[in-house]
Amino acid sequence: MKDHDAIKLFIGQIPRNLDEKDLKPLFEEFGKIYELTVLKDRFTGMHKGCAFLTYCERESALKAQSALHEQKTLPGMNRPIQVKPADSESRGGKDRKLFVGMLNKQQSEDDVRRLFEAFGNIEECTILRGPDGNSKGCAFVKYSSHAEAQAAINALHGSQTMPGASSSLVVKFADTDKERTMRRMQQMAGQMGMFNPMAIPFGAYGAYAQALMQQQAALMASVAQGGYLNPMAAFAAAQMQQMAALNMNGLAAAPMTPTSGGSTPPGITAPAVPSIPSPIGVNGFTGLPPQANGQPAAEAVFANGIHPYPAQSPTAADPLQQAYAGVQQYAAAYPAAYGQISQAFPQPPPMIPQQQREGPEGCNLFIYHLPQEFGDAELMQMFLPFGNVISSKVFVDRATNQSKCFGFVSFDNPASAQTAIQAMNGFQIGMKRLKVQLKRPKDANRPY
DNA sequence: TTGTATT
Repeated sequence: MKDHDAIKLFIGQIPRNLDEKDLKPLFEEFGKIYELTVLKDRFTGMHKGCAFLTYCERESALKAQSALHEQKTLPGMNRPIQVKPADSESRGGKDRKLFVGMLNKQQSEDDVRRLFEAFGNIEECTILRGPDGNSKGCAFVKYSSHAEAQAAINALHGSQTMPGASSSLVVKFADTDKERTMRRMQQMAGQMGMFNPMAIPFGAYGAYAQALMQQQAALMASVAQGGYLNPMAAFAAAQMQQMAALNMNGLAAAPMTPTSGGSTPPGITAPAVPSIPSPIGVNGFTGLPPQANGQPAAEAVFANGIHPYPAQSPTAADPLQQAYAGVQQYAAAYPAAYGQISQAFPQPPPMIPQQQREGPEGCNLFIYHLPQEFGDAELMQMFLPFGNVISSKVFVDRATNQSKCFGFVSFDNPASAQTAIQAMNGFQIGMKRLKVQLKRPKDANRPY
């Protein structure tokens, strides 16, 4: 039915309103199709905008790729169609590609080949080198078959210690890109101590976390001044701001410069308590439980049934103490923001897998000049105070996994989007100012 | 510098 060496193609940039039967004619002209599958979300069945295509003949795939890849743009798309071997094809080598570690940095490709050639046919052998051309002491070796690779592992792993290496030779199957990404994410999560505020100032991402706190604080205070936040949250905001202003030495850092495009920057010196407390929180939650007049949010910790630390007076003279109190309030504010204040114990917010991409017209924001470290989660975090974020997406370079420093946030209503623009457009982070605007609407004059 | 998505 199909060639033994047929190639499965990945098709990208497909309009979401096209299904298999719409696509078939387009691809059939290059040969008989063996299988064509539009990718759909496993739970929602939503069209993912891409597909897999296998022709009966290998030659057809090659023809389709050269004729179509990047060659034409399907209606409604901004970028040209993608037609290339699926990851599964190129990764087919995964089970025969080895990572070799703990080599001597003097060893060349030829040296490594000599070491590995006894176990099979080597298709590829590469020493990993730094920018200066020096060996990193490791290599990739790809055999023709899995069995050969396995034989090499059995014979060589741990078998000897190269001069100058700190431990014995490492020979293992190479990670896939996915495994590498996962590992990196896990490392990051570990370093940041996810949702552990005390870890923030000391982690590798301290500077970023601090910027995030500054934003949150400024936002909350700014919104509170508009009367949309309850006094408790406003107070927490002021605390957070004080805390964010502390650098790691506990010294007061330079004043931050929150700006909200065009409108008055929130000048926050004292707790910004709105004159008319509103029962409506920014996320539509009704805020913390009723509190006695302006008691610090540390009370919320008690309301949550947990009070791991003695309550700190927010007026404590020691700035570190204030920071500490601020942290508690920060921590306390979060369950509230997720509407879980009534729970006896705090629970992680139920993270519903993101599937929704776009909101209605006028609800989608384009954000540029994001910090390099921002991912989807941080982007969402940043815009959560303005409403229901139904989706956040930071664009990432697929080859390097680096953020492209822009992304999208979608709200479920246009008012939230406008509020977010007002507050966040021009917001300074480090040397950059965010650009926050409505996403350019998809080509209005769609052909039909 | 405008939704990149890999069964």
